[in-house]
Amino acid sequence: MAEPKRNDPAPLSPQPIAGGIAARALGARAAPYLGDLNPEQREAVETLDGPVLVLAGAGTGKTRVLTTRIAHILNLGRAHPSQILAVTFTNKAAREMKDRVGQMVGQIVEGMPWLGTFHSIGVKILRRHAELVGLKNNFTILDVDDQIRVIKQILEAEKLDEKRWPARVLAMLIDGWKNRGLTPEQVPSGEAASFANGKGKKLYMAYQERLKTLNAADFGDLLLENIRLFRQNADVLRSFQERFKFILVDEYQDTNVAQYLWLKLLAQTTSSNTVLSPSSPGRDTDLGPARDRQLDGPKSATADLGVASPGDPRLADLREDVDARHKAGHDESVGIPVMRPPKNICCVGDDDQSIYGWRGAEVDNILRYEHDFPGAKVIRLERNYRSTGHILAAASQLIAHNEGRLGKTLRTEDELGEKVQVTGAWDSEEEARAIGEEIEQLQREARERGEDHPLDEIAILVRASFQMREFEDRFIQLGLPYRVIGGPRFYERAEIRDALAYLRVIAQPADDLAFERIVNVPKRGLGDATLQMLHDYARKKRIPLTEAAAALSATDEMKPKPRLALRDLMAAFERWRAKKDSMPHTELAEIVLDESGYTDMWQKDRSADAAGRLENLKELIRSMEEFENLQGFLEHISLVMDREGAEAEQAVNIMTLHSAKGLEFDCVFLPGWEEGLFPHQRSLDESGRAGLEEERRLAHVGLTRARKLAKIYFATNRRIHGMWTSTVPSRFLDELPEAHVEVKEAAGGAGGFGMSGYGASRFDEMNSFGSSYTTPGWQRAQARKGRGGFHDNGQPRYVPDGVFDDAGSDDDGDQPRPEKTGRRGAKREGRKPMIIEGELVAKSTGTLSSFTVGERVFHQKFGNGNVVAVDGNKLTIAFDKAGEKRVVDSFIERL
DNA sequence: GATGCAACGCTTTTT
DNA sequence: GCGTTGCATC
Repeated sequence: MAEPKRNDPAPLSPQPIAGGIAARALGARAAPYLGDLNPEQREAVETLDGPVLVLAGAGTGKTRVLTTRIAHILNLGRAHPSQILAVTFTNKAAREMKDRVGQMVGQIVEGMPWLGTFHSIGVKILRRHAELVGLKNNFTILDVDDQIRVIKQILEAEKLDEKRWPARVLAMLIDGWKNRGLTPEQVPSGEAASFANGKGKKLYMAYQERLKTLNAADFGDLLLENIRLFRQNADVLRSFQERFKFILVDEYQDTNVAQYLWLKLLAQTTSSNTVLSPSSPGRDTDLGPARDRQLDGPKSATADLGVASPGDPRLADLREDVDARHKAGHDESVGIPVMRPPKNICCVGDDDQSIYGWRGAEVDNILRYEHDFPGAKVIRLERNYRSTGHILAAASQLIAHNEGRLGKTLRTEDELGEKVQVTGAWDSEEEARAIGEEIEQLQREARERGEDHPLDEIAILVRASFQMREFEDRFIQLGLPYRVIGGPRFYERAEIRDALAYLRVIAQPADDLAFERIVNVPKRGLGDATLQMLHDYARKKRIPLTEAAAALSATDEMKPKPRLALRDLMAAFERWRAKKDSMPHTELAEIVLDESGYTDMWQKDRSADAAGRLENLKELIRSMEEFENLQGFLEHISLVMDREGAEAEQAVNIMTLHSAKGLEFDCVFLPGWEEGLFPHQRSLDESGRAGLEEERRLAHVGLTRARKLAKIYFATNRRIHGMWTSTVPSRFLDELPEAHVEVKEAAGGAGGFGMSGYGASRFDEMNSFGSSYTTPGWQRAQARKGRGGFHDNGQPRYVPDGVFDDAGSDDDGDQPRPEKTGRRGAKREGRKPMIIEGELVAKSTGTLSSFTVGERVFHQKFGNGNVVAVDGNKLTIAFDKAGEKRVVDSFIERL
């Protein structure tokens, strides 16, 4: 595999090491790098043998431990660079690690071929042994678009109604299974039954077969096929186990089950003769039904059949499979009993920063580490070097509300600094305006000190990307430079994918998906009819589409027009392919884009973004220069493609909380702390308490990004799905410790504090203490809130009255925009009994409603009606006057 | 095969 | 309220 040549900066202080790192004898001079570490960090670096879990809280020097540990291993000569497996999740993290290790030990990192993302290492291993899992070593890696396209074809072949059984739903299911390390045979039947009347499993199987004929793997396969490879080929597994003397894992809390299994397999200790002989591939348990793991007893022997509980996808039998073999390896060894010490695996992570449960990450992996890797040493890093006291205290106490955590107490020796500020705004626009003003204020203050405020040190962290727009608008008005981080990724852009598809077809004529993508881009008059014909022909003859195209365009089976178009296209591809090896690949790319009419297409396009797209294409070609050939470039691209050229100019950073993980800023703004948005309603609905806890971790991540200033905002009104909706301050606000929080506009601050439970949020009551809030918006917000019109039941829901947005509310919500000055009488209604947190969560997790269809019911706002349909706890009701609406059952009374 | 209109849905995102 | 997507029409 062509290892992409990245422009890794040269080590800062290149110290040539004579004879390589290994030459440094064991117990070489006391390493200077150890001196910079605190005792816990040092322990984490120096505990080289056996399994280690480093619980590294936010800002405690996690990356430093990881990189120093690698340097230490190399320095002691305990392993060659090529014997260290170091995995990260993102390419960025991998690159950073490479750079930092490089700085510590010199160019030697060039020789660390196994430092990379789970996926890039997975590909590397898979390419070496592709034939063992039914692929050729030049297999293509499918992106999400390709994946959906393949699944659509499968569904079509099965004659399933795409309307009822959408391809993306199946894609999500399959992804989920792959995340959990499940091959088609291993999918619990109960679970697969939920799609297409029980065809789920069969479709998954068909999909996998199709991938094999396409010589392709999707992202999930990169790991899953590795696991299969290891399970079925003991010799291969053993060779890797022996190769990797040390395993290091970054962000362990984000690993999914597949990644866990992969690590566990590699971290098994091998003895010279294990039970894993090639003749007996460990199929013994592969077909077993999934078993629920009991909460405390992971190995409940009872073979309760059926569905693995969704909350706990780690399947006991898979685990036992591994464990059993591990044990067998010892038991069955002949001669001298081989009792090797456990593998040197070191996982670093923070359970309090696990925010990717929704894409398959298993917090459980980190919570159960000591069980999974017996004898593991757990080291806690609790000294925070990032945030000042108040911020850290606020973040710590917030996260303390979570139950499912290992528990850490972050400490700082830093000063208390500024309290965390909480500010209420009337609506999201005012929120943006207030933040804009604060930033300008920071700039002014800096100027008074005779400095420029580094805007790079300011970040606005939002829960959902739609929140960004408001800030962008505002900052454009103010002329405040900003950058949005994590927008649509470069490689996801249509023009980039199209261009890549051309190159893929050149490099690999059998790449049907790429061919399909561009066969009629730009328009060549080759539409669905032609494509269908090609498909039929290709399937009949079992050949790739390009071959089918070549064959068909030479006969007169096709109408003359498409025939000629197709013939031209095929000829062009032949021409390009012929040039492939005789000219630089960048030049070839230019020719291809030119001759295919692709650049032309965008040049003729007069839409606003056409120019940007052409620019992107140029950027693409520029980025190809880093690679030696087309092959190497495509390999890289299928795994990465970072957006290049982050501008050097100072600018405020706008991003989601998710993409802020791992970053830090002097000053962090956290807008949108409202029930429904943060914590996000959908998270609560879909994952209940676990969802709430993940949201809380997200809040914790947000706060701990700040070094010196953390400012939280909430708006009383927000536009959701185009409708103005009144909102309730986030329960997380109430969970913040008073002593470390300052309610910015409140006079004297503390007057109203002390109420707990967000039923009577202290933030609701703020205006009843004769406050002297300065912001008009704050006053308006409070007045408005008390009015009770928008949200008279006080339920912590997004939309009033439990109505789902599609039903439309007869509230003032349909005003184009809440009138800012014209408020109406502020008669404060006492809040109705509150739903406590636990109940809310329980209520929204789809418990079946006790109401039945046809029942006569009453709703506070809509009056009497009949239940038309029941969907979990959501009822569709035909109201006598108000018409049909969808409502949560807790708002309904029996008559 | 291109164009226009209705229907849907709408958190977070890496590889 | 907006953008995408699928289907029907010309």
